[in-house]
Amino acid sequence: MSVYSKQGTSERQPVMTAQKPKFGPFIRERRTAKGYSLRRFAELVGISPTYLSHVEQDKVDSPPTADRIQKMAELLGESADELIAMAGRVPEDLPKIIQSQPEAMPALLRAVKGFTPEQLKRLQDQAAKMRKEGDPQ
Amino acid sequence: MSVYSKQGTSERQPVMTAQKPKFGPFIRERRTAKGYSLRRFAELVGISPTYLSHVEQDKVDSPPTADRIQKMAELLGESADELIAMAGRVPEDLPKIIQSQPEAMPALLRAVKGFTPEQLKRLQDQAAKMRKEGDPQ
DNA sequence: CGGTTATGTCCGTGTACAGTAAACAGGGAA
DNA sequence: TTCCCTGTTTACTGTACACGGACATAACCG
Repeated sequence: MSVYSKQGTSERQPVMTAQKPKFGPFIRERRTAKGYSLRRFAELVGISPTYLSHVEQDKVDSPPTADRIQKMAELLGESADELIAMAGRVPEDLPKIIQSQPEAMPALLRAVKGFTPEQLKRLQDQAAKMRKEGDPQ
Repeated sequence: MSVYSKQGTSERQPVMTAQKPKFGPFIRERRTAKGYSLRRFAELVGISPTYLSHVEQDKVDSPPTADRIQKMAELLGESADELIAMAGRVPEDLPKIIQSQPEAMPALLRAVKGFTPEQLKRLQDQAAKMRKEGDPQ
């Protein structure tokens, strides 16, 4: 580690082989349940069999990128957002949405930190209503 | 490019040297305005002078990570979220917030896509109110 | 004038991440 | 046995995000 790191680089996040309990084993379970062979599934997802094998064994430093996980989710009939979160990643469309309002979007997210799904749903409904009624001012 | 990429990897995002107009030049302008030398500023930020030089010239493939930009913002008296967005990144605390509710958070963000700062502010106020009043169910 | 110090820059190197390729071992079917 | 399909291991690749040393230039000081 370099001398430059003494400043602010402290919390690099733990570098676990897998972040929560198990993304890899879950994929393997769903894949086999669907009757896909490793090679076949890898081909459909657009990754190499080797890499898929590593991923399913949690032998990789970090899971695949969001777009690959998206593809997996579609093939397995699972929620893409769920799988992506399980892998410790963020859905690809969200960064653009956040960056479109660099101050207000982060502020909103911090304001809803810790909220329950029900609370979030109510806000989402509010948002839908605001959109439908046109921008009042 | 490998045979495996023919599937879904199409939109890899444009790979521009800098994403929008110019993050590097902006940093340089603010730094010199504050009277910091390149070496001094790099030291305070916790990066190498070399790297800072590259960054300010947009000579890097992609800008520094969010934590370094955060430090720069503090030293320059700029909004960290603003600078981070300008660099095409996402504030470090947001992924955790999103992943805490893998379905509801993305849904909320998509529901507010395209909203004005004013609209977002109203939702943020709603959120604050909900938090203060305790969870009504 | 010559030496020191401060400025920014160029070129090469290193490590982590996100994968690929080739070769391999084991189980069934013909 | 041979063939083929299963999954696995080892080694390699390219890009991102940095660091280090050497360098050119200009200013300052004696």
